[in-house]
Amino acid sequence: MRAAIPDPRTELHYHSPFQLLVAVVLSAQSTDKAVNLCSAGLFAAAPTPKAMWELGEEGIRAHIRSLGLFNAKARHVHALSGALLQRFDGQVPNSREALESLPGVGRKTANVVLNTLFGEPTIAVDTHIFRVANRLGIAPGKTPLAVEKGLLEVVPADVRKDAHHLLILHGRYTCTARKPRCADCALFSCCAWPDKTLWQRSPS
DNA sequence: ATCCCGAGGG
DNA sequence: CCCTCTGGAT
Repeated sequence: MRAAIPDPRTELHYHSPFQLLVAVVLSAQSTDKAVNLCSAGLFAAAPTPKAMWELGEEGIRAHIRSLGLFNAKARHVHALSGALLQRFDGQVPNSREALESLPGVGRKTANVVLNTLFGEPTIAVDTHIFRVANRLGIAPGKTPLAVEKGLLEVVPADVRKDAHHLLILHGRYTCTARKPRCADCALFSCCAWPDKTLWQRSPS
């Protein structure tokens, strides 16, 4: 068993493009840690699209019960594996249109795959980036798509790949949803968030 | 607009 | 207890 591919652009564990795609689908409204916990067993049982399809929706569900939305995710991952076999020769497609045609894959997931797997300078706007971009004021928007367009204008293409994951890490560990650690924030002085001073002091 | 939906944190 | 976690389909 190989170790997980070290990748500064995601904290999800995977050993192939297919496994990354599945891991990202599983990560909806769930923490990476929770996904890695159950994906280990899932990928051991079904490392390829063919094996995943044969494992079946029920078999997949058994591995991911600890995740939220596990019912819909099991259905998506199973149908997704079938679609890869039937329409893409078992390979993960490298175009946005093809990716978004897959069950359980929307714009956000497609952006993550395009960036992480194929090196495209996309920015996937998830819950973290949506919050951080609005608070900082660098790309305010009422929808994820609006924020994405704003970020594409503001962030130069050559640093976008890194910016994507750095923004997520900032949102996860510093600019958290409920109790932001503004006192420890390196971006405090350039942050436009009106409420930023409310939590200047860390709880010790 | 609403549903799906478990685990961890505060 | 309530909120949040790298959303997508209906």
